[in-house]
Amino acid sequence: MSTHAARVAAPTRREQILREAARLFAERGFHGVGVDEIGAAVGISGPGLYRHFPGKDAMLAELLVGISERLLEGGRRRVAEDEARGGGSPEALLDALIEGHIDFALDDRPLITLHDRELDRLRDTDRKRVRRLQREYVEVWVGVVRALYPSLAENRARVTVHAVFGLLNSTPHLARPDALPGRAATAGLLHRLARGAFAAAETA
Amino acid sequence: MSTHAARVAAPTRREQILREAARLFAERGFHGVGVDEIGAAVGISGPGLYRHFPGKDAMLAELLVGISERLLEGGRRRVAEDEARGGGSPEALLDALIEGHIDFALDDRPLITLHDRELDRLRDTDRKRVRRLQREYVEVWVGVVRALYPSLAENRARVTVHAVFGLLNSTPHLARPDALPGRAATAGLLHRLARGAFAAAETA
DNA sequence: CCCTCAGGTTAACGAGCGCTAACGACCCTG
DNA sequence: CAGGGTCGTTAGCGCTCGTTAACCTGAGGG
Repeated sequence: MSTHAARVAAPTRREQILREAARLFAERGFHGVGVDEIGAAVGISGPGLYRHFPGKDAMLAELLVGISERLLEGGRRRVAEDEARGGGSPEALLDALIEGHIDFALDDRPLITLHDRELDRLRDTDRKRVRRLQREYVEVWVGVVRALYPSLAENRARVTVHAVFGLLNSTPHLARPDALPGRAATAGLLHRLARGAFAAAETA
Repeated sequence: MSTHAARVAAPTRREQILREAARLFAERGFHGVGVDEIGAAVGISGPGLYRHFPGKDAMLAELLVGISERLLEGGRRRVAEDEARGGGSPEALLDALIEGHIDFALDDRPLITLHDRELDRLRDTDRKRVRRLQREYVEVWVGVVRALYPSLAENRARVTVHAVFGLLNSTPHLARPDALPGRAATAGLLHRLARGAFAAAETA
């Protein structure tokens, strides 16, 4: 019942648990991983996890809410930065959004995988919260895309943004991640693919 | 033990079960659906399913192997048809591949969802088989793409094909499928997006 | 008319798993 | 050097869920 919990210094154990849980959930699915496995992955075993989380669901919830918030926050930050620069370069802004999303997809593969795979394992309240965050993130993109391509209708822009997310999030699904041509090259390729898709969306 | 099983007339019950199981698995995940629910969805209840399938795993396996085989077969058929026509139009061939895949993504959403979401719930032998079919399907696309864009290196072509699959398979993940601008328009839009991505991949 | 067999039914078992209970060791502070 | 808070441990409960067992029914066929 101790209020004012989260002090300052990062509870290393919590983060360690979250990281391992994300990896395991992404590999074998939320229901396919037992709490004993998660515990074993961080050196403690079984119910010791309950000193840090109220339950298994809470770990997944924190992961999904966290990634959704970080994605949305990053998108909004880039839009704000563009506006601070005068806001006249939708091209550069779209590039910044793409780059940020690619960083996420390449550096936090497990989270990206969980993000659109295990969403409905959440309790209603958490699921709605994550969905709302995701929707707002999409709307940030839709706004930027329509600023760059004003002739693109809104619902088509939304479908396009969804499709580009699918494109950018495709690398975690790759069977052998080592078959990629290097991080920078992969990022550059994905970036060009995304821009190509957006450009093709305009030519109605 | 009755050999020469699958006669001619479709075993309606089996197909009915498979269809409902696909829908439920896609909605709530393989582990999130109980056999009682599947049975209830087809009017029988619980263990009556075991008159048609040796187990729950077998349903998923049949679904995933089936879709993988149909995708690969469709791709190979289109390549063969192109070769029969003289084989000089990689553009038209790529368009045919894209169109076939879009048909799948739009008409068999549950299967497409399962296809890259519940793969690792299969037993080793089934999973390897599905993975091999998926790999061969990718290679069909890679061959066509490289025929159209010879300057595109093989590993980059493979990443691009994967990314385009992610793009084309994005619609089932859409929260509200009714927000789509109509089937034909959606198919056309996705087609253009895919072509735009491929075109962007070439300009190394 | 019986026999078979496909296709159901309900009851129940057994394993897995999330979670709680009860307890212990360490560290810090007064 | 007590005493409490943190962070573990192991034992075990209770429930879910896939699967099996045993039984039933109705439709052909000889």
